[in-house]
Amino acid sequence: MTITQLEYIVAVDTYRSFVAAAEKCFVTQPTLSMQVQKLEDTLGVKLFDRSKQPVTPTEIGIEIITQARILLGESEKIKEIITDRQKELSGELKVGIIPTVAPYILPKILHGFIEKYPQVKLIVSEQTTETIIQQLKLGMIDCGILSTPLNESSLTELPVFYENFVAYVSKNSKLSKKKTITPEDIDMEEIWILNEGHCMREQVLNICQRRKSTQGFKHFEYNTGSVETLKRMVDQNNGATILPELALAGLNDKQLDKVRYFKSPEPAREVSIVIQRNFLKRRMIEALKNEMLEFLPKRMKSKKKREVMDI
Amino acid sequence: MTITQLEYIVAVDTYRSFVAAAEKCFVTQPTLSMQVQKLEDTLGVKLFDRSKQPVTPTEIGIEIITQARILLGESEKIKEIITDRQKELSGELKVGIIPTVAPYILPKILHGFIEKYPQVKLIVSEQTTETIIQQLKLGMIDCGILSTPLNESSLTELPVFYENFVAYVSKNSKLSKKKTITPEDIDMEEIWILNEGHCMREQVLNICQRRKSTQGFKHFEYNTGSVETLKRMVDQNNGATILPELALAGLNDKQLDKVRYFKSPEPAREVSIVIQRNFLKRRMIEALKNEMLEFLPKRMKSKKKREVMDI
DNA sequence: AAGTTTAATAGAAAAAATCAATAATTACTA
DNA sequence: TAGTAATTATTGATTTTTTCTATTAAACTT
Repeated sequence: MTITQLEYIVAVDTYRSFVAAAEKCFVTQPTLSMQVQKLEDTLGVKLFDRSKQPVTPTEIGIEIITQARILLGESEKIKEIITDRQKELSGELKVGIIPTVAPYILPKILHGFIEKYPQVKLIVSEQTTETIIQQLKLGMIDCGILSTPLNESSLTELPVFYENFVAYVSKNSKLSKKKTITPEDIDMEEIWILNEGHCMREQVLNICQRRKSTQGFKHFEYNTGSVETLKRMVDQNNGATILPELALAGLNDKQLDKVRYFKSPEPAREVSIVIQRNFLKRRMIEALKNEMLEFLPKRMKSKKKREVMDI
Repeated sequence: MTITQLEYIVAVDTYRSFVAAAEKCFVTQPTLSMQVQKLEDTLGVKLFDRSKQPVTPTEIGIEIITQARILLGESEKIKEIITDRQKELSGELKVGIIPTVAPYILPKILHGFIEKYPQVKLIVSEQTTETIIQQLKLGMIDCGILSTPLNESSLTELPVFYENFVAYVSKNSKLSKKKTITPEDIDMEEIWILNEGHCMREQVLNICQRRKSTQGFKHFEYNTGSVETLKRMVDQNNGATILPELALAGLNDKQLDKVRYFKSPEPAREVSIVIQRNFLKRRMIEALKNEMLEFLPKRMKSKKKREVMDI
């Protein structure tokens, strides 16, 4: 007994004709006839009296067709569950994301996401942590992707991944001599750092424990909002900087030589999707989170063996 | 989406293991895995999270599996309809049948009937019309097969077929000269007739309009209860008799030469299944009737162009 | 009684389900 | 943390099932 066979007998009952029923089912008449016969065989009863025109269901046929209609109704409900779900997955999703995360994760998942959920319109804006929090509270965006913990009681954090910090050092730097480093090895004098307003600036300062430069003074200051710029400063000048590990993707061999990992427990940041406590668009945000997780390597999904930096 | 696929996902949900589920469904694990995947493809959603052990249904998977269980329940009900019906088709069916019908119809359908309904025990007894009516009223038998109409208000008649009477005449008889005959042609003197108590005797007398023999007298009387004996009397002696047409089946060519049909409207008898007004065992009796109809030629199912004889 | 409509049947082709063998993951354990 | 065991996915061959076209058989209509 198959659902198709039940559809066929319901059609025959409805149209009282094998030819008409076959047409409505988009199959040929022999196909439908054989399937009806097969069902009659498996059930062991005649469902239709074909001896006169129009064909009529037998007494037991009426009972079974009635039940078949019920079953087909239940099968429709399964499809409804899917379409209902898809409705929840349509509309706009406004996302605020911090600039130190955005370039390393969004481009990777954007294509897959819009492919998977064509009914969702993603509206992404790069903002600082502070702005994102404000907009979340005002309901101007649906979720934020940023570094946590925030200690904001009105917001809920859904941790997505843990990303280690690494040092990126020029050949001239003392750090270059070591295989693995500790925060104590860092000379604040030579470190390129993001400008104010970026939470990652605070995290990096935390790593370095806000130590004063041991000797001399910084000969110049350069303020940037972009991690990529920090990297280029090291590449084209001297000194060192701290990068999130996802920024290493796409480095060439020469650049990878400049990477120095911290000794365990490595300093790291927690990246979360942050939402209002009474949040809507659960499904869409869930989908976004899953899409991110799918792209990330497994090791980044656990807090273990790291020291998560405060903001 | 097939019922089998739904069975598979319910099994996986129940056992939380593809291997165990496959075993319970009596298929191999790859078979089950592929069908689950196919269902996931057609629905366009992941139903199970296989990334950890034991496998767990996804959020939407839970909804769909719940609905699948409902659907499978409805599919069980279809089978129940059949088994319920079969219960109604089991037990004893006591049938009373008149001797002038019994030998020509019962042997033909008996084999097919017990084949088709192995749970039914048919208990048949040959009786005269009078006895059958009595036993029906007393509930000692479930139905009677006899010639109608009876004019018994407490009984219901379900006409099954109409059987013409034909003349069976020896070479010596005047009737033998004619191709078709009329009742007026019959000479009561030479007619062999059933003895008292058989309704067919009355019907044959009605055909002959109880005419007195025109001349001479009967030199001997022979009383029999069997139509077959009447036939042999004609074969081995002289004279003529009246037979029901089903008695012609199995005659050889020489015997068929002795058959003379009446001019239209041919005299006929109505044979019915007779039951009590508030009758039980509907299904079994219905089945018996259908079995009889299946064996009978189409022309015997209609009253047309006949004159139904009273009893 | 001839022509039309309708369902059944036969045979071939396409599609699908199943299995055995094996690969890839994930979990467990020393 | 490496190695083993258990579990699910994949592959390719085989069998089963479904579907189609062409035709036959039966019932209905005129």
